[in-house]
Amino acid sequence: MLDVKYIREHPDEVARALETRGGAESVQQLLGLDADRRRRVTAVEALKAERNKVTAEIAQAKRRGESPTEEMARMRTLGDEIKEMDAAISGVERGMEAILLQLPNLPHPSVPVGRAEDNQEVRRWGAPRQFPFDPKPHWEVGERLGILDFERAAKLAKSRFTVLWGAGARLERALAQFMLDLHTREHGYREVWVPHLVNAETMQGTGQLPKFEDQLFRTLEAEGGRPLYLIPTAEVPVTALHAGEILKEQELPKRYVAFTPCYRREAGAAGQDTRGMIRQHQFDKVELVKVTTPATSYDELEAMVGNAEEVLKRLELPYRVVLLATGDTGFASAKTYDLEVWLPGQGKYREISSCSNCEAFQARRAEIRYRPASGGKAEFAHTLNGSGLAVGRSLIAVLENCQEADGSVTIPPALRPYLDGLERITPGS
RNA sequence: GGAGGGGUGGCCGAGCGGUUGAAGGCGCCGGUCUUGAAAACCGGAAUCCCGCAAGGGAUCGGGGGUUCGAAUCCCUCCCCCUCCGCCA
Repeated sequence: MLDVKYIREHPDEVARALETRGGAESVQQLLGLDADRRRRVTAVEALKAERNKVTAEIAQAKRRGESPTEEMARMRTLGDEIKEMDAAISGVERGMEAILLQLPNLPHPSVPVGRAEDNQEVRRWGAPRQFPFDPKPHWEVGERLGILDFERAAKLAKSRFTVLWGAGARLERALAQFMLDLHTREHGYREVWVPHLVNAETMQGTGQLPKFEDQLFRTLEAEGGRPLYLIPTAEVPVTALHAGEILKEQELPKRYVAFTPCYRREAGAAGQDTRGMIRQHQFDKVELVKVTTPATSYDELEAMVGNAEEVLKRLELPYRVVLLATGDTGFASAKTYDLEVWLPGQGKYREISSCSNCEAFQARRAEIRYRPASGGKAEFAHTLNGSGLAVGRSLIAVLENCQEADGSVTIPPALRPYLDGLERITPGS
């Protein structure tokens, strides 16, 4: 959520910044409501001041044993008037809120303006392996090994689900544990285990609601009409851990890592990545989340990208880092780097991580603040999140990059300790 | 699911119709003392909104109501705790 005060003071700048992000057209409407609201607030507060004054006088009079019935009657009508005006103000505020919740974050000045084709490649690591044979897509590799089973997954649920058998299931688990160990032991993150079902307020805090409800799985309504939603990423519950809290600057930055499944409707993705397990309704992810001060958040973003890159380096998987342009950057983010891993079966780089600095956008929605060490007033924190990494896509990357001519897959050495030293997946393993 | 108790400032906790934005404690900031620190003592500090300012308004889980006036009374919703039942 953006700061209304900031929009009021920099309307042109905000409208311009939102041009490639959407929502620029509602800035004027918002400012109109804002002006209306302030006019009404000023008026009603004058009446409230009057009521408070007279009420105190009535209290005095009562203490003297008098009964100022005239004043009391006057205050009764004044009270009704105030109630009406307050209701009108609430209406205006709801209108403002509705707009504010739909406005995306403002991009950082370093972000290229434009659409996806304006994304900038920042760096590459590792050279795609030269195959003496035609590398297969992961679904062929996996099905031949008997570790990926899309048919049975569709039988159990529907399309866009996968069953992992034997070494495939173990590989998924090994990848997750390898990543968790790396981030907790070497990168200074604290592991946290969180609910996979969260309420609407939590979803609103990180920006999933109200705008992206169609992307979420919602459970049947609980009593009182308060549904729970399956998390589309651990970013949601982990960022919200400190919702409504005032942290001490001394305890920042908070660095958390969580391993959770992620559930996504993938509405609107019909026809995209229908084969294989690139785009699933359910996938595992190791997620990194940071809560920092504004002064350090961009250093922390660079560090987080480096932490995610380290996973790929140790797995010896070639990748590139891409700085997303304004139009491709997510709703809540001010600046996002994607990590794209090389998939030889598809002959292209595919997203395997996305690291974002949301600045105060989520903190404002979820009321995550910190008290400066100097003891001043509480400020909104900055929140960051990044995949470190998407586990399912990591498994895909291993299958495609490490496949051999005979159909087996060589396990990257960094992963072998997590698989009892297993070096190779062969059919039937 | 049944019965009961409770949600107050950064935290703990008093208040149960009118000088209460809210006692007290802890923690925090500044000072005195000290070579330094601790202790002790003194002082300071809630958040948001409107306003150029002076100043004003709102906020005691959320919403609604009663009243001239609500943290205090009533209704409703949410959440937490205790005991019982059920259960991985």
